[in-house]
Amino acid sequence: MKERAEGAQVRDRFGFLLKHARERLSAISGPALIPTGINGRELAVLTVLVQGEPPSQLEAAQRLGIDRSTMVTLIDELEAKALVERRPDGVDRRRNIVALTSRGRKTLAAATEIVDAAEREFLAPLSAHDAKRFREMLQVVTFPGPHRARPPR
Amino acid sequence: MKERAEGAQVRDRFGFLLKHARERLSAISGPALIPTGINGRELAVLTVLVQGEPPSQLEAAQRLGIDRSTMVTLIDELEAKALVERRPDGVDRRRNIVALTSRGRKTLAAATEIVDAAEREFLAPLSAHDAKRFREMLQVVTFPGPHRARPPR
DNA sequence: TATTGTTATACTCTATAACTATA
DNA sequence: TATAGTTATAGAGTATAACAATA
Repeated sequence: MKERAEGAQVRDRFGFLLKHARERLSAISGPALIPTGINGRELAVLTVLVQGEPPSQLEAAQRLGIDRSTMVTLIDELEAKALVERRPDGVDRRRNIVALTSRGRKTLAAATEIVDAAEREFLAPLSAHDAKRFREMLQVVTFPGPHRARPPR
Repeated sequence: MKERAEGAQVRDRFGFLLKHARERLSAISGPALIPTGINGRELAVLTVLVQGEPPSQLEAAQRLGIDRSTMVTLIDELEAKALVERRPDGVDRRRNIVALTSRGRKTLAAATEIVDAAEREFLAPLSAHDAKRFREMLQVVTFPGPHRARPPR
């Protein structure tokens, strides 16, 4: 008889699973994004720039959950690729409003399609129903809050 | 009427969700692990060292999906804390077998309990049944393929 | 005084390439 | 020749602290 009950296996750990899940997703989407000239991080920035009102750099950073100093470099890169523009806010001159150029909008559209397809491939081992459940559950454990789940009335 | 159909929101992206899920988990487990003197990465190493046969550094690295050069530093740290020992393999003198010290076993046991509790807190927004399904789905998307969902008899 | 963008800096995690000692 | 461990190095990705301009 082989030894048994060795305690937690590393493959059961969420820390391990989340790390490798991210690696698998980026192994799929990374190469697929190359023709667009942007990576997944830059796509995330473009994505938040068109959600609601065009944000300042600080607001964009907050939407992504990163520091404002990190956003500086990201915007620098995207501006160097002519995908976004910094426009001084007319009302508060400390702020830069960041907006997509027309080239930025085209790149966003193309990259969005590619990442949608990459996510479908990532989720391929699950049925359509399970994939939907999985996304919902991942959202709720990532951002638990009074929103969804069950509000303690 | 407000603008509609703006395309993918960043909060729906798996890349974004997986990143922040990992951040939430480590915000819970990181501080909780401090009293043990190790972090989650080191716990993962201790965990693979007691799975099956005591591995060489290379085997341990393969079990974790990291490079053997990265494992060197990890083992250095754990050895400096007297939690593991390098023992030259009697048969193949190129290899180091890495084994836990008794202090390493105690630390592993304590840290495992702490991380189990952290995972329960991480999963608290889900019912017990959903938490189980979530883990299974995360495993299958992370390591798809001809997988044994149950150990072969 | 407080906030925004910026810069300088540093830290974590990781990989690649080259070296050494064995095989 | 090939492999295991090691070392040196580099590259993402990120944050913190301090500064200038502006509020």
